[in-house]
Amino acid sequence: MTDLNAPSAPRIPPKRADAQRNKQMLLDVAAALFVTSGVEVPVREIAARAGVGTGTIYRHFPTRAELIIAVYRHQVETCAEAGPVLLARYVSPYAALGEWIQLFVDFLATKHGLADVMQPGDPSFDALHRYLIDRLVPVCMAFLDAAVEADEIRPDIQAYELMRGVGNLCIGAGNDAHYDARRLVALLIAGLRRAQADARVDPGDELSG
Amino acid sequence: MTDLNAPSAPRIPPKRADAQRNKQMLLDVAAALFVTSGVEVPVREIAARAGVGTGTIYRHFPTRAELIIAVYRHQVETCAEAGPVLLARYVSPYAALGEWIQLFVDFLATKHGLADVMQPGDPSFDALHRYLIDRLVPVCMAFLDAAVEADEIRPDIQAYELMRGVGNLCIGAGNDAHYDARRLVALLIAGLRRAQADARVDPGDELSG
DNA sequence: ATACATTACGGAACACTGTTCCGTTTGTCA
DNA sequence: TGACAAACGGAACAGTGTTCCGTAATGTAT
Repeated sequence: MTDLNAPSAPRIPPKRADAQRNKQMLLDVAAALFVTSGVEVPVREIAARAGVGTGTIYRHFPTRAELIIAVYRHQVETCAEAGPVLLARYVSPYAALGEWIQLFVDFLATKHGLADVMQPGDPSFDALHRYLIDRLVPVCMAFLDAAVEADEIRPDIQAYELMRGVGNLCIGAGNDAHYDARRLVALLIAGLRRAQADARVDPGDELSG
Repeated sequence: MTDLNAPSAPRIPPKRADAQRNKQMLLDVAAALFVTSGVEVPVREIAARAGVGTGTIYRHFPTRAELIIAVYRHQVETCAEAGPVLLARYVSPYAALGEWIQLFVDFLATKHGLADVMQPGDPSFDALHRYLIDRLVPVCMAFLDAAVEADEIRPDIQAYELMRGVGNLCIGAGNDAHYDARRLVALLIAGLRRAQADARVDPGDELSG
């Protein structure tokens, strides 16, 4: 035990004291501002509240997305780790999936604007999108596989697609008293059930007259 | 019949010829650019391609949202008018709703970035959000009321909420080959069905051990 | 046809983003 | 204490949407 740092990470320089202090300060200030002003709060404002220059923020977090990841990493990990636990606890994988998705929605919907930037396309936020997808899609896939195996849900839905859909439904939650992301996500999950008629029906069977 | 213009609108000045020409040119250029570059294409680029200055574009369309509305108004009207027709044609209001929602999704998902901007909150795009909501929510409500009346769907979903949910699911469609907005919307609509178990189940009934 | 008032135009300028760059300051270690 | 690498601050850059105003085009009255 000669190395008190990470056992295997190639972290050569232990960093300067002021740098560590500033990084932690930025994380704390960003977390607070994300709550009050959303994740789209200007970088300048985070820097100002932390009492540092804009250069400092970009030295520690090369892009806004990486700051967001750092702030929420712990909660995302918690959510991901809850997956196997829930799956083991329930008889019904479908019920377990519903429970887990609720955890995810509770996380996303309370982070103003986080869902908005969780989409691919914007190169600046690709790191954030990839992190969330890479971490959570495998967890979701375990639920889906088990539920399909148990013949509880239709087999034609991909974990990635479902996570993107749930993420999209969380966009704007909190800005709009008449929009309840949780209820819509519950609807989406309900639509997964097997033996559920498709929304689109052949008009030949249904037309009147 | 002394007035060849709009019969009741208070349109006092018939406008100058160059102004009319520029307005039409801007609509055409914007429609083309929205297809190739999405509705988030810079205002400067629309102006440049139309051969006008940025001032001109803002004189005709005080905000980007109003230009977008003008470009798509005809398609939105068509979609809205299709509602009552479909509702009358089908025996099942639920089947009619599914058909109509598909029309809406086909419209939204093929307009790069339009769904992204259909949310409330951004004051610059509030006009666009309100236009779509005001025009389409009443149509949707007719479907829902009829389907509830026919006991086909659960009664606890609002037309506004459903439209927002469908709109959200269309965000990013087209940027991502692995994301199919139509399939997810179909899932959401399937979740509307009555007698459908809620996604969330009381753990007391389901826990193993 | 010409003069002229009005309407509309063009693009520079403003305010606000995220991000980069570099001269200056600070912490660490000999 | 001195030297030097590490880290800092904030000006500067690039790209948005939007506003402003001097200039040009247009329609009309003469």
